[in-house]
Parts: sequence; structure tokens; C-alpha cells
Amino acid sequence: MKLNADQLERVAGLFRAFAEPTRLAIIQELKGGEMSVSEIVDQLTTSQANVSKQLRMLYDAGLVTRRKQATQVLYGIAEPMVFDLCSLVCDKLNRDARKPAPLKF
Amino acid sequence: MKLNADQLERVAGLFRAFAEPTRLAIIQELKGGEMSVSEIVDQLTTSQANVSKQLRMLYDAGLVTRRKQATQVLYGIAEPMVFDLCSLVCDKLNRDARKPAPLKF
DNA sequence: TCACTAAATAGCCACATGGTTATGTTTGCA
DNA sequence: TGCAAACATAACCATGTGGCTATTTAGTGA
Repeated sequence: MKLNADQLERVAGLFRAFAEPTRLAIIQELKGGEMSVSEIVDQLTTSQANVSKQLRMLYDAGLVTRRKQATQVLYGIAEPMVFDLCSLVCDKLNRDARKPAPLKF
Repeated sequence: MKLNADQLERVAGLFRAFAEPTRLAIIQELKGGEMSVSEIVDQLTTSQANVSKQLRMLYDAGLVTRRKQATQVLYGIAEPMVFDLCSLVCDKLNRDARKPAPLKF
């Protein structure tokens, strides 16, 4: 079965959510469980504004959950498939480069 | 284990290869087996130049194979994980939208 | 040598977006 | 009320790249 242009666009859009290092870094942080925006910011090397922006993209893509708690907003992984996707890609990269320590997401 | 900036960039780069509808369309065509560039062009609605360009990106990403045969160049899927990736994403989209006919890549 | 086909490349433009700084908005507390 | 903290948004810039047209390169056959 072949996907039409519209369906391909939706698939591409989902992949696009994973196509930036900053968003992957955020996902990586959330792997351990829910985190507030500022906790994420503290772990990364970019601005709070940028983290919020990327979190919104992940949220719009349906990949993360969002929950207000007092003054904070907690984000978490909404889709277990996120980890499956990352594993597949890491495995491929490890296969390509047999030298360095295997990547594990 | 956390990936560093360089490793995240490589992971993102691989996802980026899947983040465009035209490249997904090419992958979809190649699912049935090797095809020449002009065969692919005939199936899509974009120019030969663009198909060559996108094929090069897929090739550089290590996702497709390339083989000269007479005057033609045959491309094929190099990584079975390509289909696993697409399946995971399609499943997620199907889960989100219960209405239309399930996508299957 | 010339003509033709297949594929790749170059040059160009328009658009999307990652990142920044600055500003809003909401909530909790003195 | 006022202030400060936590997030979100706005406005802007620089870069990357999808797509096009035009050209180049390589292989085939007359």
C-alpha cells in the first residue's frame, strides 16, 4: 500500500520532530521521567526560550505530555515508540562505526 | 547513557533523511526492490534533478545502495531498519487518527 | 565523430526554522 | 498590591535546503 502526498507529509512531519539535536537532547532528558522546563534548561546549553519553543514542537507532534503543577510545567514522554525509534537509529549508527563505544539512547 | 552533542547531531542527521516527503516517496518506491533513477522519476511528480539530489542524500546517509548497470544506476534499500522506522511512525499516526483507513508503509 | 539517453551537478530562489534577545503572562508569596 | 519566579510568545536574523532550470558527464550506437 502506497501512502499519498498528504500521508507522506504527515510521516515526514513526525520524523522532523526528531531531526534536531536540541529536541533529541530534550527527549533524552525526559527518558528518566517528567521534568519541569527549568530543570531541562539547567541540563542543556541553550536558552529557556529555545527550550520552550522546542518543547512546543514536540508537544504539537504528540510526542510529549504537559502538566501544570503549581508554577511549573512538567513535560514527559507521551509515546513509548520514541525510544524504539531512537534505538533503531542508534543501532544503525553503531553498525556503521564499529570503532567507538556503542551509542545507547 | 547520555549521548553528547556530536552523537546527537549524527542521530538527528539520520532522522533528517526521513524528514522530507519526497525522500519518503523514493523509499516507498524502493520498497519493492531496486529501481533506476528514471523509473523512480516516472513514479513521482518531481524533476529528475531533484530525484538525483534526494537520492544522493539518502546514499550519503547510508540508507540506499547504488549500482551501475549499463547506462543506468540502480538504487535499492540498504538498511532493513528503514522499514521498521516507517512502521513505528505509521503505527503512531494510525493510533492518533482512528478514523481514516490505517496507513501502512 | 556525432547524436542520443541516463544521471549528476551547478546555480539560483523561496521558504522553513533554530537560535537569540526582549517582552508577556501566569502563579505564588510577602 | 507589589514583586519575583516559571514559562510562553514575539520579533528578528542567519542558515539550510527543497525545488527549479540549465548544464555537464558518461555510456551506447550509428
